Amino acid sequence: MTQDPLSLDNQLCFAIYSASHAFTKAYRPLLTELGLTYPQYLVMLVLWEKRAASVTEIGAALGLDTGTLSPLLKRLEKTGYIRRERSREDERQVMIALTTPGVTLKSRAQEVLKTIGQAIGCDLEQMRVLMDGLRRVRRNLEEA
Amino acid sequence: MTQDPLSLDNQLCFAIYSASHAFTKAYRPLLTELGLTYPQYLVMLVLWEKRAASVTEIGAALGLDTGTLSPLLKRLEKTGYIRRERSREDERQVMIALTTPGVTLKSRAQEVLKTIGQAIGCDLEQMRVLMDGLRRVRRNLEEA
DNA sequence: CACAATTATGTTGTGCGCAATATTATTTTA
DNA sequence: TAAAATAATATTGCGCACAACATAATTGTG
Repeated sequence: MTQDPLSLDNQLCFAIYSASHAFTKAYRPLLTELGLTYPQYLVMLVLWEKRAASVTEIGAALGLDTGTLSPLLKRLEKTGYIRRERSREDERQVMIALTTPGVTLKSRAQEVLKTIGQAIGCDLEQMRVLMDGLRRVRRNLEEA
Repeated sequence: MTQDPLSLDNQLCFAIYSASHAFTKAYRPLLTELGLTYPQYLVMLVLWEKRAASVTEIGAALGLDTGTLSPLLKRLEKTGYIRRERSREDERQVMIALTTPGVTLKSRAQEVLKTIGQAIGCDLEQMRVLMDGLRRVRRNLEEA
């Protein structure tokens, strides 16, 4: 490759940046079918695990703030997959819960995942190595 | 971990998505110092290698389309790091060239890279494995 | 050479993503 | 308990990111 440390080819950040874009592009047509964008799909992943969560909990799980989540959740509500209602115990919190269509959607998402899994074309061991490395990089960057 | 294949923890896409965000967050304060955003920094990386390039060439290098680049390049021009001028030979093309401040900026970017390199905290072999894996995933997703 | 196809860039509209700020509810503390 | 501090969510503004469409220049073809 190139010897210049600033060369695009030598940047881990760009390898990650472009792989991330490649993922959202691969997901887009499949998720459009379900009426979801990629970040909305991530929110649904959280809710399929937890069934219900506050805005802050979703934000903590995904690393997103309210400036991103607040309008996104309103769009998800309009689509009909979630309900937003203020908690009775703590009126500051807005609890996000799946609707019946939101719960039902999970099985179709499993099909999407299967399609993407084939497209990635990695064996499980390679994926494990990749994910471990990415998590370490992320943790180090967040601590620094 | 969890057994559910749809669990957030099991998603390679999310590991990449969140690592990508971690990178831009780590870069942000350093790049703000230089008057750049992270995508603008990527454009500068291309130009520091090529000295000058058409909008299409930059887009091909970074995987970005004109809807993203056109306004971004105008902002970079306003900052003073690049010049935009229509090519004489082919009036359709807009050639992007570094200004003197744009060229000079490279040495400060090398300092930023050094800081980030320390924050990542990976040895060269780990980085190589990661980048190879990411490029393979990207290529497979783009081909599918 | 005329005219259709292609190429390069720009514009518009929608949806993130985040900093900064605002608002309201709860908790702490004087 | 009143006031200060904190916590949860919302809003605004700016900058990507991309699909869809528009415009102008060049190339290819009859």
